[in-house]
Amino acid sequence: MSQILPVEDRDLSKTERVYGVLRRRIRELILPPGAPLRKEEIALELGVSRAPVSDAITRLAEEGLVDVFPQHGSFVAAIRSADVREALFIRAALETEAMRQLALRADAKIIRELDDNIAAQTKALSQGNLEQFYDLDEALHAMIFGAIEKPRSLRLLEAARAPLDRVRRLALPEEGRPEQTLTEHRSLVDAIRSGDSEYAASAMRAHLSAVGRAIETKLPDIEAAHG
Amino acid sequence: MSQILPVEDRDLSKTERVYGVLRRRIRELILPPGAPLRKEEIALELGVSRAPVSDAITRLAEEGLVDVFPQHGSFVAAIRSADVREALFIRAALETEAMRQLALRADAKIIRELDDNIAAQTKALSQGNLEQFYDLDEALHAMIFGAIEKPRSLRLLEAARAPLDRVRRLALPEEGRPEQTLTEHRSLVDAIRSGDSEYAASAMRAHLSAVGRAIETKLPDIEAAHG
DNA sequence: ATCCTCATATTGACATGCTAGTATGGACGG
DNA sequence: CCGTCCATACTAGCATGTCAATATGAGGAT
Repeated sequence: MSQILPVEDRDLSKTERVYGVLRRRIRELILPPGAPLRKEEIALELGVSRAPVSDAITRLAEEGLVDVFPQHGSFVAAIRSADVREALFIRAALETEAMRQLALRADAKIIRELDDNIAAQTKALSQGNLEQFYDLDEALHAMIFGAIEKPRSLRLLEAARAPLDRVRRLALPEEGRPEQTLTEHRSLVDAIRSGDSEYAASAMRAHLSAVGRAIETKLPDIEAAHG
Repeated sequence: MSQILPVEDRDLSKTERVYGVLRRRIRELILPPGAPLRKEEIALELGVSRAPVSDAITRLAEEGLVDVFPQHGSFVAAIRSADVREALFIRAALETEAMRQLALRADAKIIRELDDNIAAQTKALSQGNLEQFYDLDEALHAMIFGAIEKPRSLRLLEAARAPLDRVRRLALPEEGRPEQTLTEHRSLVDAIRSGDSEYAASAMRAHLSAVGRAIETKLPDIEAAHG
């Protein structure tokens, strides 16, 4: 078969490729909550056998993005309030602790990269490019974990972000929320620069509390929409 | 084949059964760091095919307990300082945040269960039953996540504990460390009882800092032992 | 109309065969 | 004696076949 693949996917295993494709579709709601995942169909579409599709779905199930009912079917997980809140809990736990460590060891190089990211966020937002803004948002948070060399934690963070992304995409952002987010991001970098770990941790806590409040306003609608 | 299985494993999938067996052997160092995991052999021993063994090993690899070298073999992961420190980082992040929440909502029933656990720890330690003491230790930490209803976080915690367990088992406990641990556990429960979330978080931070110091004294030996 | 019964279709879990990539050790050249 | 090359053995990843469990819907009984 040996189909042509995008360069970035060249040396990925088929399982990882399938995982990436499905995960993106779920996060972006192309596959909405409740949608059935037919292995045979997915395998055919992506040009692989059922085995890597099963492996990918197992992994998504472990992350909570897919519900598997043995001998019945696999479905995109519903957006449950409890799951969303726990995802935010995990984010808060990991990211405040990360800030605590980063503030104590941030060097000039890292600070510069963070500042560059903030500049790019500012530009993206002024141009009204929300998709790029959110990508930079994710990159900023990832840079924090890169700086303190906690790759496994970064992976857990990414898993925790997925449920939150789905909520964000289900409702339009509140008026002025992206601007407020940018302000909070600036505060995060300033807090890292200060070298005060308590202050850095509280800046992240404040940021995620704001994220939590924004999400809580959306949850009732979502719950109502599909039980 | 239909072999007789322990009751507790009755309704588990074969993958989960294999996962549990391998995980326990790795944590308890029955399978030491570097040991090869021969799928065929394991499959034969446990009376299953290679498929569930492969799935179980994939899962262990995601937790960092196994290193997989494609087309070469799968081996019990070496105990790397960076991994151990990150595991403790994750524990600190999740458990301090959990304490923060639990202090705000702990009711009498939960407090009673925690007190019962402490009593059992005291008894186990006075009898010199260290294995039971460590089981109760793990149960205490698990109860915290049960109380705040964060099942996914509990799972992450359990994954984070495994590398730390391996370190603990590789070296005898320092003189008096178990007694000190019990004292810290008492402080944790007292902190929860106080209802002060900052105090509760700092009690957990203090406990895990002590765990960290105990582990750091052992790491050099371990590093030296097997690169 | 409502509740069973049961044939059917569909699925996940598992078994097993195949392919291609990698380390290893021995033969060979220096 | 030492380094290089290559045949070999072994592996993970993948493909595919099988099976048992479940939902579904038609048909019959109450």
